[in-house]
Amino acid sequence: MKNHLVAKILNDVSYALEILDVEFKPRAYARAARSVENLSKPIEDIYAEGGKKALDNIPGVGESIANKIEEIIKTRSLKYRNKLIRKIGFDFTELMNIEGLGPKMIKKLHEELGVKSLADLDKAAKEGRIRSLEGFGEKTEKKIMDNVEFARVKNKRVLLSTAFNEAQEVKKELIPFAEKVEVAGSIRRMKETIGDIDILAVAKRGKHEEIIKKFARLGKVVMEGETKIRIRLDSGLNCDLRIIELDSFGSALQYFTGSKDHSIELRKIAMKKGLKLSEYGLFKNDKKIAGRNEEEVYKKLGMQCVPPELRENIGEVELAQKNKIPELINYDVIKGDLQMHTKYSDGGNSVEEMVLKCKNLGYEYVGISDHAGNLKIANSMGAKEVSKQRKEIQNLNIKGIKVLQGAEVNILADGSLDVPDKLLKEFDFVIAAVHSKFNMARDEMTKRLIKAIKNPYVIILAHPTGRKVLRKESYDADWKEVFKAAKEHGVLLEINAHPERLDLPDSLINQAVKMNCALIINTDSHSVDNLEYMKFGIGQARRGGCTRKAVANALSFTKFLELLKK
DNA sequence: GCCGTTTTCGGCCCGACTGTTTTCAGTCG
Ligand SMILES: Nc1nc2c(ncn2[C@H]2C[C@H](O)[C@@H](COP(=O)(O)OP(=O)(O)OP(=O)(O)O)O2)c(=O)[nH]1
Ligand SMILES: [Mg+2]
Ligand SMILES: [Mg+2]
Ligand SMILES: [Zn+2]
Repeated sequence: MKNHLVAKILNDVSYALEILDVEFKPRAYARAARSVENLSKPIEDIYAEGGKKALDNIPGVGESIANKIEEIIKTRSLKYRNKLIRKIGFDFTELMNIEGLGPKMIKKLHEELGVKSLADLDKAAKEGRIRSLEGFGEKTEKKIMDNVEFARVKNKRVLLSTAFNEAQEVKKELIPFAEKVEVAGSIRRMKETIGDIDILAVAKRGKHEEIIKKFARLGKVVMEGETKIRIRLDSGLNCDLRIIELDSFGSALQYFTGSKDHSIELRKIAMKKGLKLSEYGLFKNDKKIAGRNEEEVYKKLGMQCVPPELRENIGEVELAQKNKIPELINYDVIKGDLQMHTKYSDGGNSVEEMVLKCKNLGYEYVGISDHAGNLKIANSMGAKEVSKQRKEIQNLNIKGIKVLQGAEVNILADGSLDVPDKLLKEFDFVIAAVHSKFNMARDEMTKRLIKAIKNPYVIILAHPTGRKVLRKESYDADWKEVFKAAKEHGVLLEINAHPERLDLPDSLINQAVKMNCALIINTDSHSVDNLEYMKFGIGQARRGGCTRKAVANALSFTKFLELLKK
């Protein structure tokens, strides 16, 4: 996937143009770079399928940038970028990563001190030469030294679950001092990876200073002002706290939830209506006309309130203006979890423990789906264990929840399953998934998946793309064809809710939703704790525009059983 | 360079924090 490379190069261009004091173009390139970075579909696929016109459809990408993206896809580099770097006289791109060091400072450091690299910068700072520059001082010099060190060990983005759970911890600490406190930013949008934690709070009367003090003790203070404070947590994750008054809470939540480009879009709409939108509220001639809650802000802008998971400025604003935002699946409508592993294969808990936890989560039914077949790494079950597990399930004495016995079966390279039909027919449902031989030509992989879909025992195609968040890219396949086959043969496409998978990813969920495919959200749990991952899967479903009726495990048990008959 | 229910030309989000500024530019959210 070349998205990151394309975004990086466009961002280099933006920075270069800013160093060269060009107006507005830097913004255009930065905007396009963000758009590309946020695509979850590989940009080379978009280009292969729709050519330059498809690139032009990416928000913030026009004719000129589309041409440049084409060049990057074909050659992995961009002549225009290199030309700009030659014009500036040195490759500044490694200096871009230093926090607090922007294009203007980089330019000045180069012109006055000949700084061309991180090493030069470090040396200049240590020799005390930076403080002598006009506009720079001792503190700037110290900050540069600190951040050069930090840039080397720079914390990257983390999994949604990691940040989500840490954010809950921080939130809990703040509750005693807060009238209101809400996790915002990319976590509220349920993005699959997170850069930092953003928290918005209204302090209880007279507790403004206390809440800031409390927050400061939760980590190392990086920056502190009247209304904003940032700490670095022990985990290395940054956490921003913004304090606001109650009557601005809604507009502030809108601002702090973002995304940046979604907010800019809203602010432009406000401008066109002769209004002004900021975190403090929506204003008409300095008079506040909305701000206490988000719904009000969107309403006064003449649109539906957009669910946080859709706020990426990829068309949702227009939908909201036309009153066409879909009724997204809610977080509380899931009635069963159909992929989980127990000690029978590679899970850590017993069947009983898993079922009990599912009952506590309020589910009506649950499917145990240990690995079956020859897959050695996952300690797969053979026929004997399958029958033993079946009896154990039958003898479970847990009231109020129905338990199905399923199996997760490996799809072999030729698309056949790793378990003979004789055994497959013993299960209440069969999950098929690829766990080996990922490197396959697109056509072959498509055929392989479709053959598995056509197997009459298969009910669910699990983690369909095989990607691992931050670790492994999806294998290549013609997803449109795969989805078409799934629909035709009554196979449910899984939204794997495990935070390391989130597979299908949001953009493919959207594609499946548009094709009217049936989906199912499963946690793929390997322990009772993992069963809590369901919310992350629902979050991705919502990001993909998924409604309740498209999701099989939002159905009652009777309705769900009908699906299994197919 | 992008973009269009007032525009195909003429705009481009708005505000907090920092440092060294005596009035603001740079950087970031
Ligand atoms: N209006 C406006 N809002 C911004 C801007 N930059 C950031 N924000 C808002 C929207 C963001 O969601 C929110 C938090 O900023 P972050 O840098 O933490 O971004 P976000 O959480 O979206 O993504 P992340 O996963 O942290 O990289 O602040 C900006 O330039 N203008
Ligand atoms: Mg953030
Ligand atoms: Mg932030
Ligand atoms: Zn699996």
